[in-house]
Amino acid sequence: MEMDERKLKILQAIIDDYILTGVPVGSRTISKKYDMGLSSATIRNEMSDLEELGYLDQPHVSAGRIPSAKAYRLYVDSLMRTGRIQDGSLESVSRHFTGRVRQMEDVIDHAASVISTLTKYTAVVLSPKGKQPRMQTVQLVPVSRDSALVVIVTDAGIVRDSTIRLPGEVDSDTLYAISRALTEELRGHTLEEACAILPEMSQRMQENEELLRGLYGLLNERREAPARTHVAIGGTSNMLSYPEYSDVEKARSFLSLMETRDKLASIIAGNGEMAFTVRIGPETGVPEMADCSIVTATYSTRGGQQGTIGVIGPTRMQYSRVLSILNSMGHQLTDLFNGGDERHE
Amino acid sequence: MEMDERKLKILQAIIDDYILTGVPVGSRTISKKYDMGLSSATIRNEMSDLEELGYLDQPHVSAGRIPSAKAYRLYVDSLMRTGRIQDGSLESVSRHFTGRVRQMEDVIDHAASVISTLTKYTAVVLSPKGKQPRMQTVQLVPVSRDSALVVIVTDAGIVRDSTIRLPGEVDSDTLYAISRALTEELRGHTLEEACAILPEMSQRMQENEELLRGLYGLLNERREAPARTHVAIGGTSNMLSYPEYSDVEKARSFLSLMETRDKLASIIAGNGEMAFTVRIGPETGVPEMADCSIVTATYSTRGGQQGTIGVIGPTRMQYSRVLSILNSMGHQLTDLFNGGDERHE
DNA sequence: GTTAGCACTCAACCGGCTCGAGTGCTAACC
DNA sequence: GGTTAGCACTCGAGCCGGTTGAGTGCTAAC
Repeated sequence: MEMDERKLKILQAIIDDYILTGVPVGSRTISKKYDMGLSSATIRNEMSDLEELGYLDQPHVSAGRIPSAKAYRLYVDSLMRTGRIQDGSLESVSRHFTGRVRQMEDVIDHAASVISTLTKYTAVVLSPKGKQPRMQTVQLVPVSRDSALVVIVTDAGIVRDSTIRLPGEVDSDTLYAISRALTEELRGHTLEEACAILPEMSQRMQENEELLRGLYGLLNERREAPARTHVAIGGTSNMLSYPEYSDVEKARSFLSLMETRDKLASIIAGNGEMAFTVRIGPETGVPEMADCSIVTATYSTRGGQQGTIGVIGPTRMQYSRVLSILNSMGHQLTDLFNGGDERHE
Repeated sequence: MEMDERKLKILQAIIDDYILTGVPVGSRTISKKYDMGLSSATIRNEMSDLEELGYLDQPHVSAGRIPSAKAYRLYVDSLMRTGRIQDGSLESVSRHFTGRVRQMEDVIDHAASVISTLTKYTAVVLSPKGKQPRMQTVQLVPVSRDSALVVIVTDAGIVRDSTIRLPGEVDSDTLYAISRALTEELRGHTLEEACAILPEMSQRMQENEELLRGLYGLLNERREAPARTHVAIGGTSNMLSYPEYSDVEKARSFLSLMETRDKLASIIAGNGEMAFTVRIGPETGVPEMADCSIVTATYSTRGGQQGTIGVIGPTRMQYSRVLSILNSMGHQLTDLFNGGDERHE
């Protein structure tokens, strides 16, 4: 037995209906609601075939059928009608930030919130990550009598700053002089390389040796703890509206997964190759998400870094809608992060 | 009829038991578990009195009694035995950050996570907020050919930065010169005052007028959008473990409240006067939290700013435990933010 | 004032019942 | 041969009624 045109059509109807209602769908529903000019009996025969082929599951004998992960896979890969989403709220993301000081975190948080509102699922947005950024400017700014802020601007436009203790009092002009020297030496180098250059430099500049050693310590620490990706989450409560999560224990384990951002980030991040990924149920590789699907898209920033946008929902997700929303949001974020000359940390 | 010693003792036992189990407690339980040398019948009479006094509620005739908000209030105000908490995990907060670069957000996030783990409730930590910070240093750092990062260090040790566009190419030395002038003029002034000074300054410094105008725009924007308080949340999923939230709809509305950080922040913040506050059920003033209690404590930073730590749990919360945990955490955060010379944004 | 005893209440649980949606199979139909 | 009508069968959901047990309130005795 193999798939034919009609089986596909029926399968599609079943999936559409199940995505809409979340209730196992029966033969009569299909034959009536989606007029295919076939009686329920015929549909039944076809459904039985589809089950044998592994596209449908039956919770119990006297209930309707529900699509299997295999069915969703087929649906996403070939059956799905993808339409363009027309929704003003999406465009508003860029408008929301135009002409404002944009802190990367704010943008990401807002994006997650918008996506979750639009999709009614849970949205996760990861801050960009990618190839080692190269330093462009290093500057020391006096903070208090004996400490200074180290500001590092990289080619990706990303700014990292933190404070170091000064070995005694150092005046602002001296700090500036050191900054110039540092910028000259380190420009174009990665953090990695800078850690190699600094010790040699501190030998040369005897009088500031201690300060440079402090700086070295700082960079070294940074190198080991790679730029923590910011994880924005929106709409976790949305999941509780779906009957799939009417079981409190299930909901709890889902939520608690959402709280461990590191783990969540690694799940969402996946492989950075694909523009879009759709992982259905078991494909997620996460036991807690056995009946969730994860759809991701990417966006990119000036420095060639890539960020990820993800939507987590029940397997009976409105894939086409989610995909087009993610697509649109991906473009918007990319535009936003490439367009302005504002700082994006 | 009025309260006497014995009634108090019984009430305390009831509250203790209900906090522990979450199940309405009956007269027999009290007479057996907490040996008071009284029979269940006597307890019953007393309980009936306590109900009349408004300290106990009865879900239905044949169930036990549960403490009313009034009872919890009495409990918190006078009955509660507060003990010191001995838990290594609490001390570990400071250890966790000692010798590390501490970004204020990281500290707060971690604190929320620790508190929620220890208490098994939901923890919310707000970043410090308080009197207008005064500027200490203003410095421009070149970012790209035509943009610069503005770094402002305030007396609270807080650093704020964002980018402005430069009117044409400006070399690093010029930027430094302007920075010195800015620092000189603006040191000791608030953002508010700076906005008044800048226009006059830009008239004086003809050649950099445009740059200063850009800076003015930035500060003005900052002034209007006051420093967004960072809101760290931990352990939202904990709430689902309590039978109070076995109703999914209730859980959903709670979670969705947790997602609107602004609203949450304003609920938690409350009045900044008190070192501790305990709001029980209706006292929270939030309909969604009619059967939650909120306990808050404060911590403070160098600049005299105050932050808030809050725990949200069911009304039958382990108040004494929560209070001592919050107390301890408050001290730790205060120490952390006053002790080091690292930057705290 | 305290307690034992007893009647009463009521949620929770259990088992049986019906209802209805849905299936699978078979026989008739085109 | 594919399609359809018909029918027996299955099984979850919902309802009903009985039982159980925790707990109360009241009263009478201590």
